[in-house]
Amino acid sequence: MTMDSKTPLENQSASSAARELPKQYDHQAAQNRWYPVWEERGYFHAEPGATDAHGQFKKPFTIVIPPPNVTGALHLGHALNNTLQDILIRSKRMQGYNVLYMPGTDHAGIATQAVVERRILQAEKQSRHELGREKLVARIWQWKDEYEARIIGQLKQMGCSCDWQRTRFTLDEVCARAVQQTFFNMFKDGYIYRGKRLVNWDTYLQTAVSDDEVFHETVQGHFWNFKYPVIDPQPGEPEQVTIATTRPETMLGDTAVAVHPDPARALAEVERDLRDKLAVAAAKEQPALEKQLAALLARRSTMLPLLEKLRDMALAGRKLRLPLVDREIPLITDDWAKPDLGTGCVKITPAHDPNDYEVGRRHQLPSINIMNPDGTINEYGGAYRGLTMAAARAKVVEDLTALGLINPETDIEDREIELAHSDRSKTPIEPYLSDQWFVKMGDRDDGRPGLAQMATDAVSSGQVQITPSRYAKSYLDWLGEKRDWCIGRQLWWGHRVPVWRLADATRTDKLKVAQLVDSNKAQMAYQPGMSRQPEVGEQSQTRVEPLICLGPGSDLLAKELELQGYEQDPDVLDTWFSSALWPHSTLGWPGPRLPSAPGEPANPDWETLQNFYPTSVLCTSRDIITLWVARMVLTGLYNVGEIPFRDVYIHPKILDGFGEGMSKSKGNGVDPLDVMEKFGADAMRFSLAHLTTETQDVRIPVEFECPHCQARIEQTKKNRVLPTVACKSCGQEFSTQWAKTPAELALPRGAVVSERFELARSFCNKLWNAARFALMNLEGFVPGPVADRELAVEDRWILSRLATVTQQVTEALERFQFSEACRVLYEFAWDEFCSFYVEMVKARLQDPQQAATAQRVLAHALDTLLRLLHPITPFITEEVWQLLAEVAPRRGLDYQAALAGETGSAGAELPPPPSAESVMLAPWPEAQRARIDPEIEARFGTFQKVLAGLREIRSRQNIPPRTPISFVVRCDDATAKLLRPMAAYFHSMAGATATAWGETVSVPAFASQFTLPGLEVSVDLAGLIDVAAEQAKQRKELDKLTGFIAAKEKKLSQGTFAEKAPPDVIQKERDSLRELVERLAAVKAAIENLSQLQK
RNA sequence: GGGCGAUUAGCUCAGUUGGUUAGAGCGCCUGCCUUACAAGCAGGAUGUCGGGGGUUCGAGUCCCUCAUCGCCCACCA
Repeated sequence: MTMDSKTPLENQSASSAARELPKQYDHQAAQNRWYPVWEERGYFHAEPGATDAHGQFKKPFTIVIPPPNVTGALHLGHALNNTLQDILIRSKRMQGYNVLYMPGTDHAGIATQAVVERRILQAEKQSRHELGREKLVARIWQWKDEYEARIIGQLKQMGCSCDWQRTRFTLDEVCARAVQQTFFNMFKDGYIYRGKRLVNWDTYLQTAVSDDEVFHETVQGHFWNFKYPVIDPQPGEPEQVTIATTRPETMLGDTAVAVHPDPARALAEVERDLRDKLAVAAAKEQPALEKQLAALLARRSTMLPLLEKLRDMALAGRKLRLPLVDREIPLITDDWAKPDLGTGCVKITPAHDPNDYEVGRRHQLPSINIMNPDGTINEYGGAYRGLTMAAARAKVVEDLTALGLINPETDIEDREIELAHSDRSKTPIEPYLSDQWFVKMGDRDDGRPGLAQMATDAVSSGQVQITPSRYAKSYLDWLGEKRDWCIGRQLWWGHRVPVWRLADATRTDKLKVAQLVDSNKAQMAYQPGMSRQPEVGEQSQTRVEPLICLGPGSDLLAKELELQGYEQDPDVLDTWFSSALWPHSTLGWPGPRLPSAPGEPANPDWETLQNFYPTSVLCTSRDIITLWVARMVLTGLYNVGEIPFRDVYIHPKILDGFGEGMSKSKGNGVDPLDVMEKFGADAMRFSLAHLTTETQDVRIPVEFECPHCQARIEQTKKNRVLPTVACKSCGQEFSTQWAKTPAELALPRGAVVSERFELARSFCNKLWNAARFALMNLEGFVPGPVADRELAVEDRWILSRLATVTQQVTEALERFQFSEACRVLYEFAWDEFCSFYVEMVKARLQDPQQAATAQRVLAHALDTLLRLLHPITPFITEEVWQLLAEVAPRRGLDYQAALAGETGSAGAELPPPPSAESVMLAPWPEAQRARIDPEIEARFGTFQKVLAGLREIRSRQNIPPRTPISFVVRCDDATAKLLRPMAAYFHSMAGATATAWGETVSVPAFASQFTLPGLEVSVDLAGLIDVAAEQAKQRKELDKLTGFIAAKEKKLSQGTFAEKAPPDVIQKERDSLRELVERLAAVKAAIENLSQLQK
């Protein structure tokens, strides 16, 4: 059982392995070495129905990746997202679950199409219309292939243990099948309908964009007041009505002017609100409110009679003449017209304003769409046809001026306007009425639950648990509105709407098609189409478009329809429609297996879905709770009949030093590859997890790193958007992501980095060196049981701590407390394992009598630590695990055999026996609660405090590290008995020798002292003492103690503390007061002693 | 306008159910290349816990209020 029992050859290989290890952890080498091994050995792959070594069915644990957009490469936000997922995945894999981490990417319809279109336009001066649908889509597929490869490469660098064989893409054939099936089912069930909707029209991309893809920008605009003539005004009635608008050109589409039905009441309400506010307003807000109130009252006196008159005219059915297009439009009453705003009268343009659209519906007004998809005025704009909206605006104002209906001097006010812009093209949005596809979210007429309700119930019943719980509110609030989901997009990149209709709407040969549908019910569904209000230029009778929806695998039917004059709807689906299916579409819903072409990825089947669905945890960022999470719940329930995941974990967002979210367009984005190259994947993962707390977003101040001299240049809002930056330190220039010109591009690129990752890099290095120490000292390791009586104090202590730490880390991960898990591991590894255990075990490792036990405990502790850390830092733990396996391949294995026949504490329980071929597959440590020993931990705590006191004296007294010192400890016999065995450690760790222990020790004449509860330590400093330094320290101690005692005495004697506080708290205070008083006495004695010395 | 969150050391952040004298890393100061580790070791300095009220024997922690910052949702003829 000594080193000698090993063969010389084994000894040599082990020692040389350890000796070759560099002093610094080489993250690049470890990453390159282990990821391919893991992947080749199939560790990432999951099969349904897998069993463990005992033939037991392994419980599934599934996470689907939130598919990153193929728009671009991953940034640090993704890195955080995927790191947390991989931590959960790896820990569950070690816990014996059948783990599936499902990877893939999202086609991100509009975002990707916009990027590629812009590229092509810039590089080749070709628009999408010149290129054509097929060619553009082919180009986007190329782009997708390129970026998908980049993204997957990044995920692999990060160490994500995804099942790459199952990689999906939201637009691939498996997902397409799920999309088409879902659409078909919803269509058949009446959830999908076609309707009119006012959309945010991007005239540049010529598509509707969702509200989320719109941003508002304040621009300098105007407020135009102009007049519409009244037709046949009665005596006493005004001849003109003045309306106000910020968008004059839309008047071409006006179909009414509205006035409030009861302006007096409306004004009174506004007044009341204002007065209520005034009553509770802070002093400094009062003047502004009073001014508002005065304006309101003034307004009432001048305008109320007019508004009431107009209201009466509206009720009498008076009409107005819309200038320029010469159309009669009604004057109506509607709440929407606020008497306190503008002129109190509002023009109604249902086709170009969301609120007006609602007014139009209430009053059955026609909607006149005056715009072409490209943003020019259409045929309903009369003489303005062909002009852009902007040009039309100028012309309309000019013409109205000519007619005397607007006075440019007095009727135009400057005004700041929040103008909606498309996030994709950066051009202004035009509200635009168009035909769109919708999913009905609300309750159904037939009594079946609505989709929104199903998703609401899943969360409010607790079936789906959202962490942190506060985010359940935004989920429920949003679903509570039950707003129908507009799923159509006028794009080319995406899943095409599987609906066909007659190219010639006047044909009425639906009978024949009805027969076709009838005989193919499984794959065809028919809707007579929506009846709707006629548009201007249409006959007034309801127009009906028959709509035929085809399910998956119905190519022949599609051909048949096309032969009969039907054509497929040109729209594609909102990208979220396919993302919404992600948890079940990727697992093979709807099944069964499709015949796939050779070389195609195999299509998963029912078994996969049944085994891995519902998934376990959905881990994502808060901004897509509604867009994505809610919709996954909804489609999961609708399609599969089961929730898609049990837990939703919402993680923080990554911000830069200014508290702004990171993005490419701001220039503050950090590429995970840069971070990993510099700090390593493990350090990045540990850092991100360490920063992941429950309430706080992750702020990462960003710096450039000069490629010439490695200096860090702080990133400012200014320099982060420059193509080149000059280094402050060496003066040389480097390029950034904005570099465009050849000259700029020729400069070396400055990486964007952050010092935030240094903590974790140091940690990895520390761990690495602790491992080096262990490997060097495990030569001759012989596996075997350890007897309790052979365990040294530090062994018992580290085993006790290890049990607690194991428990804490396991629980923290269970509760998604990533920061807590990291903190516990960091402190344990560094402050306990390295700083104390390793230091203390050194001597025993050199002693042939004690080495075997010391080695076994050391190997066990390191082994357990590696397994606990593996989910967070997979590479370094694998690297060390493998090296450890060379030196101690069977560490722990024999313990089980030893344990089997033992009871009680005769043999130490050093579990478990993880001689797995990879730490990835090693079992997760189980907390050995029986090892938790409060007595040994308390004793150790005292030891640590005495040691710290000795070290402090050495430092304060400027005693060189090599100069030995000696000390005496005054304490009771029990304490002496506990501390005396630690004597050797005071010697090795502080260079201090204890000469006496007990109640009656005599204090050396020249002594530096410190006290602890129940302890007084005196260091003999004969010939060394710096009395002044010592006095200063003791006085400081005196002050501290005096103040503290005074506070405690006050607390105990004054007030009602002694009456009302619980007895145990009072007792604790009394005890601590007594100790403090004792210590104060000792400090006073020490000061007295010192002043004697000075004389 | 509605909702959510934050404000703790120079910087970035911890601080479980209220209970001694509020912590970490970085940075700073002092001394060390001590045979695992200078990406290290030993020691040190640094706080009116955003302001103001309240509840309580006791508040960084609970309540109210104000201020500042950030995010989400809605709206702005």
